[in-house]
Amino acid sequence: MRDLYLTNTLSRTKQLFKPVNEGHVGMYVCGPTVYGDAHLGHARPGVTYDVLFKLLRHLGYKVRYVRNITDVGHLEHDADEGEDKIAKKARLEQLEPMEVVQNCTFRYHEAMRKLNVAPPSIEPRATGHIVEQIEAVKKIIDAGYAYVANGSVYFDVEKYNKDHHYGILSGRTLDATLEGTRALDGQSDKKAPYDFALWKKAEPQHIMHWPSPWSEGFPGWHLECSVMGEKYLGKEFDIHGGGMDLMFPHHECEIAQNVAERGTQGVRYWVHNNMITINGQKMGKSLGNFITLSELFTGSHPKLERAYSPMTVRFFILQAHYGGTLDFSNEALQASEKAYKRVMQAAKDLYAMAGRKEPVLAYGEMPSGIAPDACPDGVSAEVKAVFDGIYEALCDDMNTPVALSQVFEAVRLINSAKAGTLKFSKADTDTLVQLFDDIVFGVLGLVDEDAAGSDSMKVVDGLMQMVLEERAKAREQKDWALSDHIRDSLKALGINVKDTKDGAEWTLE
RNA sequence: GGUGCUUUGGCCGAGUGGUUAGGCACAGGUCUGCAAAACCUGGUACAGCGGUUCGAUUCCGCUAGGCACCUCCA
Repeated sequence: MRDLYLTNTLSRTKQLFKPVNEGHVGMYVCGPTVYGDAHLGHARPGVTYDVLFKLLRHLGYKVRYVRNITDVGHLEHDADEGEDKIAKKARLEQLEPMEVVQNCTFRYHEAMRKLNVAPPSIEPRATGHIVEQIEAVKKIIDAGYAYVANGSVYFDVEKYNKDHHYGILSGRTLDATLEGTRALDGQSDKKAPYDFALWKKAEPQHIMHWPSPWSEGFPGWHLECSVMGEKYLGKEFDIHGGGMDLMFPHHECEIAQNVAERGTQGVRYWVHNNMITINGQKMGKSLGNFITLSELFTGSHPKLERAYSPMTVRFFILQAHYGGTLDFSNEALQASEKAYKRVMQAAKDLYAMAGRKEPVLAYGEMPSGIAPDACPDGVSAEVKAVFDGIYEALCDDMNTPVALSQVFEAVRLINSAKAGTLKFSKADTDTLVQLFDDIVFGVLGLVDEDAAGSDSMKVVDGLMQMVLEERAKAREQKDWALSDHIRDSLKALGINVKDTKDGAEWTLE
């Protein structure tokens, strides 16, 4: 099995990945809080951890991937005065909170599906784990790291910090945390401003609440991830992912809860994806500068010059390393779109050379190939360089941009072979096909949006054959007027015709 | 204010102590009825100022700009 290196936020360095249980990986990723439409920002972790999930499987691990849905406990502002995001949305729209949750979850899934982000193994919801959360709170109280105040339960950060290091993940000290914490408004039940809620007593007007030993109330936001991670992946699991903005306080609190409740930090490797920016600024719901995924796919947003397809968006995300910010612009998206189409065209040509059809994977279906430890024998130096380069890049902290640069090298080779300036051996073709199967369509999760898989596309395909045959006849008779008329008419419909030495080809714009 | 990150050619975006990232855009050439595509060729980018070094875009320091987290956010 190939070695995989990941940047662990705990150490801020790239580390060799070694799972707790050989051959198995447990991965937990913070999913969305379902109170609004999924936006471009959500696509980043979606795609990033989808690639990690697929890469781990391709390397030969059996992976259990848990990505939660937060449907309660996530407050606006801070824990004392804020309103639950979902409850607020429900109040504003006069809906049952679960209607908001259902609707937003459905739309989130739809967006992820379009991006070919595979569903996780388990997608637990906070409201489905109230019992477990209450048990966890009891254990933390028993361990002496939480206190009850006026029906609510708070985590005693100062006490915890005496025995452990609160700030181990985000790299801060409690003093530094204190300095940055807002002054109390005098209303709080908390002993210290940095204490966070494990259980909150519900105000009378609060519409989401459950019985507990302390009050009729609801769980604190940070608790769900600790509890669901432990329930489905065990006391100690391999990878925890999420957005950089969740590192503090959310993930820091998770670690503290884990230590207090089960005596272990619980997570071996913390992986954080960076933010998507717009004009250099973070794209976020609270900043109101976000573009939803459905707006992106339909082009209905003032910042969008036009629509961008899901695969364009996926490609755009893959062209940057997950650890860096990625700036949105129409120009960048358009560059990604052209680059993506170029790869897909080369793929078509490659599979044609191999006498095969492109793989059309059903949604969520994984490539079955397991990464070989070495490049197959008998291939040319160029193909070997591409093969090795791609695996090296992906195993080096999921360096998708470098992997893609190698894919473009493959594209160049394929085009050269098609143009006749380069000869592929059978081993070359087979190895490239394997790379496209396993990596381009597999791990990187690209899908050919123009693939002739559907019935209607088959009809179009047949029609186009007919039209192009007629045009070929016209060209034989040097009837350029008719030939160009057909091409121009098709162009107006969004169909590009190219004349190659092997006859005409067509692509959808 | 605290902490951390960042500044790469027209744009996006990798990476490295001395050798081509890649994509998009652009220019020239080949091919083609034309077009498109493809192929070939082209641009000495690494914020500024110092330091370390035989040699720095890459290490160190300072200056300037930008960003993130410290309150909810993927």
